[in-house]
Amino acid sequence: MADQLSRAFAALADPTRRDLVARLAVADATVGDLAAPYDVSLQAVSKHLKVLEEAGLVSRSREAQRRPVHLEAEVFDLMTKWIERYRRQAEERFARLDAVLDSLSETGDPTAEEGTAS
Amino acid sequence: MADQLSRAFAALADPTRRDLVARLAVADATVGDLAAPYDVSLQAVSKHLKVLEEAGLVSRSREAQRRPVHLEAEVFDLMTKWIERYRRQAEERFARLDAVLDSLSETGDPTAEEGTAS
DNA sequence: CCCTTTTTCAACTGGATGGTTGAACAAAGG
DNA sequence: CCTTTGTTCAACCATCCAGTTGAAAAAGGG
Repeated sequence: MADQLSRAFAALADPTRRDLVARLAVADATVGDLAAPYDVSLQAVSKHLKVLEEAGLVSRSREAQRRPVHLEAEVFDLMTKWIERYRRQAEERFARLDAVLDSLSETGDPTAEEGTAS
Repeated sequence: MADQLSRAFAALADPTRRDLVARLAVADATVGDLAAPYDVSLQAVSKHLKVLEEAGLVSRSREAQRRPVHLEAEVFDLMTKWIERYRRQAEERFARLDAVLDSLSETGDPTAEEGTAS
């Protein structure tokens, strides 16, 4: 799973990680702070943050012993752009309501151009 | 992984499934059509479509022996709304941070000249 | 220097996932 | 009927992933 988009989607597929993102949107926080509300070990949360970091969704700095976690907006943009592109395409096709289904079984024509099928 | 958002993000974490979505945005297609370009088995593609279907991203109808696959826009909306909510929140916070950095005087010490005030 | 706090690393475990092959089911069509 | 076409089911395998516990590293503070 090399590419960033795959890592980002996979990172947000976990409810705990989405919750971490939601809380980081409010304020930066340390690993300990973030782990407190959950009933899993601190190490587990540290792993979740590593996944988010490798996806480029968060970054970490250093401040004494602490490692404050900060949300990075850029990759979120990547994701919405990807999703919106195809959602829009699908909706436009839905709006046209052309006779795509007719062309599927015969003539092998990949691009049906029936305009006024109704 | 019960909830829809988790299933949707997980579904799009796979490059093959994202490619399927991209192609389905152009036109509905059958499993066989969709499987053709890849060098994996048709059963593997069928499994991918099942994942997309259980995430609510596609639906399938019946047409003779074929099962045309159709993209559903609704869950894509759910995803973008989730992402955009926190991205916006994070960006607003970032904008406020800039404002704070402009007026550096803060927290007790009025002669705050620590740091590289370049 | 030890000691404390905060975080990460290492090794292990159970369960999900993506892939395979082979058989079965569903719906025409000879 | 039996065959052909399109799709799914079942069983299996390798790998990945989220969780655990225990030890170690990093950075200050007494």
